Amino acid sequence: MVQFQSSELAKKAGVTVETLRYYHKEALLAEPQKTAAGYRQYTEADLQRVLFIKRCQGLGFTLKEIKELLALKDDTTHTAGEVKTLTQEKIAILEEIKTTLTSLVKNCDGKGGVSDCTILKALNTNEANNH
Amino acid sequence: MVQFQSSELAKKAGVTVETLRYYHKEALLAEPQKTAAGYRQYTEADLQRVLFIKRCQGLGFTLKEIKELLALKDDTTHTAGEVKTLTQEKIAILEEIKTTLTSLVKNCDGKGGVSDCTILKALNTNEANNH
DNA sequence: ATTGACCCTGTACTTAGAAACGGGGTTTAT
DNA sequence: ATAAACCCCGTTTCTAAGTACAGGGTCAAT
Repeated sequence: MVQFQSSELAKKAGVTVETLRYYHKEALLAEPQKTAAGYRQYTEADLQRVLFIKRCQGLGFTLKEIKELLALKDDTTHTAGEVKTLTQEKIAILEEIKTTLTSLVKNCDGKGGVSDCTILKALNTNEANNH
Repeated sequence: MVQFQSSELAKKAGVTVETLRYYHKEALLAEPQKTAAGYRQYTEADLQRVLFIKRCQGLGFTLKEIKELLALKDDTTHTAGEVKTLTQEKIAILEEIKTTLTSLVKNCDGKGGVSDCTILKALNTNEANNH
């Protein structure tokens, strides 16, 4: 089995060694086997897990949410439906915000000074409160 | 002119007095006039400004971005186009993430255990990396 | 056998956005 | 004239997600 030490895994995953330690502390990543000297020996599975975390982060999930996703993933008694639901909840939030911003932009021709800006005008009243 | 003291403005704006102090410190909100005893005397304009900040926050802008928006708003030499651009940039980010999540959800029937979950499978490969 | 590049642990510091605390002044009502 | 309920300021604490030490062990090469 291929094994890497901390800095190697960190480099492959695009994080720092400190971040790995942080993930261990937060129980997002289990401590791997250690050598007699106490050096961590990471496996390909660890690398995949860190990459998974990073991908989810890139999609706007917080570490807390990622921990939930990982918990579902790790416990095979859970279902694909639960994962889908979590993801859909995330989408719904994004959707709502995007819709509001888009409608603000649509009504704005971008012409004139800031005092003509319909986006700012809308944000000044409570028209932006439909969420 | 109608004036309120801290706790009154805070209540109307749905924030705490501590938050107002924080906004002063961060220069999002100018210090208002003070009474001889040093009590802050807020005006309707201050209330509107805090509400503006809160609305923007609700739409996913960070305080730093809101500071930019307020700076545009406060300086009439700026244009409506600049505000529109900032808003569109924000939308573009949301859009990208939403598209990725949506495509993950679309390919998932939500059936079966987590090992059948196509969302998790996609997050495990780099298919979620098109952003 | 020593130097340089790693590794370990534990603790402290950082940014964002507040919330809370400590110690003290003020205003209002009784 | 005193108690409740405000206000002030400065400092500390909190969560999130790390980053940066400090102080020390290890491994590989020279």
